[in-house]
Amino acid sequence: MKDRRPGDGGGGPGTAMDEHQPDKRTAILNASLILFTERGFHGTPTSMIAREAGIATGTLFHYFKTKEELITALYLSVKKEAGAVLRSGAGEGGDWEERLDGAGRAYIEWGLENPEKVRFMQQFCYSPFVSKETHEEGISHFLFFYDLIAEGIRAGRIKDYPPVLVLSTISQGFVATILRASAEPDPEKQKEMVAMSTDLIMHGIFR
Amino acid sequence: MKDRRPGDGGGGPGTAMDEHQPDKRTAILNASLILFTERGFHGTPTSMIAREAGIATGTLFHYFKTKEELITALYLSVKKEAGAVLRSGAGEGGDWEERLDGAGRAYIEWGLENPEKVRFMQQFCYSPFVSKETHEEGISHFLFFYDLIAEGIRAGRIKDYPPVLVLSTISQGFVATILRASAEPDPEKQKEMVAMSTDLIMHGIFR
Amino acid sequence: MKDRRPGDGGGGPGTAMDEHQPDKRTAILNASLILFTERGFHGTPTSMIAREAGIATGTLFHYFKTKEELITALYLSVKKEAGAVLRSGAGEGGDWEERLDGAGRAYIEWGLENPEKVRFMQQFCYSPFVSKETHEEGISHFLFFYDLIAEGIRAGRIKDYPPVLVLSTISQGFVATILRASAEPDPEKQKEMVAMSTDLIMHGIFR
Amino acid sequence: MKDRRPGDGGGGPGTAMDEHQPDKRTAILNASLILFTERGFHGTPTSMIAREAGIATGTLFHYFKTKEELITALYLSVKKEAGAVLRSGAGEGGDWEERLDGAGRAYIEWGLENPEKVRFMQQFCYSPFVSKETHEEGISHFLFFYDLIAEGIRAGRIKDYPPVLVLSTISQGFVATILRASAEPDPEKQKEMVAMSTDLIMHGIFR
DNA sequence: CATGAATGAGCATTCATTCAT
DNA sequence: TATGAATGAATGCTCATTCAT
Repeated sequence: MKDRRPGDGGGGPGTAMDEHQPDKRTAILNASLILFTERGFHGTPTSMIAREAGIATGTLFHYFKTKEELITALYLSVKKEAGAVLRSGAGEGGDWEERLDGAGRAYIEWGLENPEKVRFMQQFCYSPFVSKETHEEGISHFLFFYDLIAEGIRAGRIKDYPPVLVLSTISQGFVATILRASAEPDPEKQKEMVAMSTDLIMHGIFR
Repeated sequence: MKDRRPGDGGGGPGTAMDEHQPDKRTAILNASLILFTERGFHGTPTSMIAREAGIATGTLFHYFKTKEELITALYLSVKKEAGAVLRSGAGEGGDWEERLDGAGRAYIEWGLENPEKVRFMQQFCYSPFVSKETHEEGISHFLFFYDLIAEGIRAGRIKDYPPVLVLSTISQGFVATILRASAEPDPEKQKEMVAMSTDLIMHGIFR
Repeated sequence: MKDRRPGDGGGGPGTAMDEHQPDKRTAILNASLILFTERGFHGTPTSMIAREAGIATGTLFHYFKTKEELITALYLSVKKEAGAVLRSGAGEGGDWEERLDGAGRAYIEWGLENPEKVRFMQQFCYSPFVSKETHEEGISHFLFFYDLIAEGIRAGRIKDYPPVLVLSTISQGFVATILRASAEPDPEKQKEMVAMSTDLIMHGIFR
Repeated sequence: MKDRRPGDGGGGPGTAMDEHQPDKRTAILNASLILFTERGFHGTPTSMIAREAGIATGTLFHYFKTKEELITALYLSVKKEAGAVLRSGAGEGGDWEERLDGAGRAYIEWGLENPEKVRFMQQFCYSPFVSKETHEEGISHFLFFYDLIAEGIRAGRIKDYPPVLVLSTISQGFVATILRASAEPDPEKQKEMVAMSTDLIMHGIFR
């Protein structure tokens, strides 16, 4: 990936310049994320993305050669972030059960803070605007979670079904949970909803 | 609703040819269903829908005043069909557990035969191309299933969580199952996948 | 002229049937008159004319082979009517001055009762939708008035300018008068306006 | 920039001809003026305007958001120009009679040089494609002439009729004169026609 | 790098006209 | 005759993309 970040001249992520528009590339991705989920890919003109990102129409094409390239980059960046959240939530040590739990919690927490990202993944994971290869590259960030489940199966705690199946069941459940819960304004009720949903999902996979 | 069905004169010119395209309205809906899921709403020109449906561009607009009206009608028709499947699968008599099971089986069976319809619902249930009111009208066809779950909860067999939550968890699970399984060509393996997934989903909701 | 009048079976203009829709041909012409002046020729769909005339879309084309033929027929019918009014207003005998005066009065009276017709002539007399030949045929109904003016010139009462010029000046003036006066709701004031305008036109603005 | 100037079949690329199309906005207005009068508003495709103006279809919509906005702008620009001609023809000093005369002459001269503009005003002054507010804004450029007439009335030289009425009679007469005279190829005869018509209008047809 | 005017293919929708009933 | 569904060319307008500045 061409990670050109103009104006990010080595001053670390805390430079003063960053406040309003860390850099244009990110501004474009942020604007796209929201607009694509709200209006669909074809429903969002590049000119609208540019306006929202605070740049000129032509500038967008300095960062992404085509609109398709933009969605690909966006998809990968979101998937990568989601994978990173999962991994960091799992932590380093500990047994698989703790790590699975940590990963799940971290994922949901992140999802509640970034519902647009979850919705984006959900909306575009079956979409034709994202190529097969991009999908696969996106999934690669989740392989680690796959291994965790396999370990649970080996340990005899998770049902002995194909790990992909288990993983996709969990993941779909989490996504649904996040989307439902993020619509709930009351934080208390939200917590409750998450707890109940998690129970419904996870209880299913354990023997 | 004005159920104008031109050329469907009640067995008059009932050639064999007629079977495939009972009337143009249906042909348009069928073509749209596939094209919308494959290419998105804005990604599908009305001209393409018309061509696929075997009619002239202008004709489409005799049946649906706008493209938006078309997607609304399509959404409702699919949701209605899905609801009807669920209800007929549940049957008339029997206890709630049998009915729940019947409904679930029927739904999955229908879904495997009509994966485009399931994918369509999945893709457009959060989409902005379908208005709030349309969503609600669509959901109305599923209220019956909601009642079944409530009964299970009262009977003490299903966890005492808000029925909406349980319902949406099950439904999301079913959708995921259908989409995954319909990609499996071997019917034996497909059956197996469905059985396993159903277990993962349903085991979660029972105490 | 093809004066086909279906349903006008010789009962004269007073048949009971006539009340609502004397005959379809007339209904079409009436509807067109208003719609064309209100929305222009290209701005008025034939379907709209048909609806307004209370007939089916296809029916219109039984009476007028094309939309162009319709406007031609309409133009001629209005011009003919206007010419007839002028002629009958002039009466049979009397000197040219009385006849000129009578014609003018009749014309304005008719114009105030049928402002759409006047506006229609005004709007389409320079328009490309009406062919040269049609224009000329339309003008032919006014030749009589032309002769009246020539007589006045010969009599030494009207300035010795080319009669066409005099005629067109008067006629433009009348049209403007009618259009302005027909916007005046108060009949008294309307009469006054007409009197003043007529004076300005016929006599000149200087004392 | 691709300086394509179709129809620039004169000298090389650096000729004095360039002056004719200072900018695209003006080119669009010029093309519209002619096409609208020749073919009507709805009868003129935007694509045709663009072609005639030597620009791409899309470009037109950079300058005028919609076709309606284009006609509004055109109407106002023509009315403004006509008003300016009148005012400059009246000059600064002199009595009202001289000024009235000067204005009339200037107006007719301008009209004979720009008959399309006169025809355009004539054609669209009653048209529904120009909104009420636009009409009023257009008229505002003529208020000055209104005052001149009022002065003439006060001076006891012009008949004591409502100035609006007098103004509209004169103005309609001038328009008719211009349109008739501009069809006359022989400049001598043209002058004569104008003189005669002006006399008819300003003084009246009776001796 | 950044800009935004210019481009022209593409799209939703309209509408004159036809024709089977 | 009368009907109105069907047709498909035409139209207003959009939008991804380019490029001179």
